[in-house]
Amino acid sequence: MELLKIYECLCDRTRLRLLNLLSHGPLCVCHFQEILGEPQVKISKHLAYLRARGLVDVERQGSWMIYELPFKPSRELRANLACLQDCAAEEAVFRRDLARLRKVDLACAPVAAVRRTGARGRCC
Amino acid sequence: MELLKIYECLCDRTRLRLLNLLSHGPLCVCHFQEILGEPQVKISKHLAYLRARGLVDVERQGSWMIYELPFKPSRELRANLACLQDCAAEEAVFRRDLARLRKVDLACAPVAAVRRTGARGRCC
DNA sequence: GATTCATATTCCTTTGCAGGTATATGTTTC
DNA sequence: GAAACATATACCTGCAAAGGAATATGAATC
Repeated sequence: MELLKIYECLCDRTRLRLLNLLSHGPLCVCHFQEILGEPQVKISKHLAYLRARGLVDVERQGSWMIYELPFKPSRELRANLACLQDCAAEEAVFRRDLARLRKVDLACAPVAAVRRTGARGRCC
Repeated sequence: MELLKIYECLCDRTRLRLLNLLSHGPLCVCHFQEILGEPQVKISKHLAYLRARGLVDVERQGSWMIYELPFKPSRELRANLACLQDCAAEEAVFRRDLARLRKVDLACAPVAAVRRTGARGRCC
């Protein structure tokens, strides 16, 4: 994966927040909405942007779309995501997002479980 | 330093090349021109961009402007520059630039020496 | 099968560069 | 101090991409 493409994905605040969250596991769109507090279109378009460039994968689960980091990320991507995670720990926005992530994970069935069991219901 | 600002600086190929070179020591503008083979305006404007955001420092030495990485980079900047250097080693453009850098360093008096001794003359 | 839910896509407007040309500024040299 | 050199700035054009509103798609539910 070309290095420049990675940085192009990282140079937007919303996308940084999305990737920061995804570093902790797969998530569906409504979770992102809930956590970021941003309109659905915005989230959806940035996820499409990331997807088009191979930074995230998607899998449909019923009517939910579950996004996650690639299973086998390239060396460059891995290095940069590690770097991001390291640096994000120092900035309030990202820490707040992670705090909200924990709450959501308690409220909703974690995506991983949904996948395994196929359990559904309303999301957020 | 805000993480997003760093990535905004990294999301352009020319700036990546400049920073890659600067990771190996200070350089003046004409060296960048020589190595990148890009017009002076382009180089100069990208250096100004980086400077305005604190990614590089400048020092005038006679009629030359010597650019270098900040003496005390922030934690985030340090991490990302390390990551860049690591990843850049895998991509041809960056390796070619470094090869040319070595030649320029032999041909011109290295910038560091110029600074110490004040030795001058024509540059490139 | 109509409705609701979850998400994506289209269309539009605005904005931030990127790149080029021309010109300005500051420095050295003769 | 005029000319040559090194670099920066102003101005213009084009384009990608961000954000919002409206709409489309596709799945689940009743």
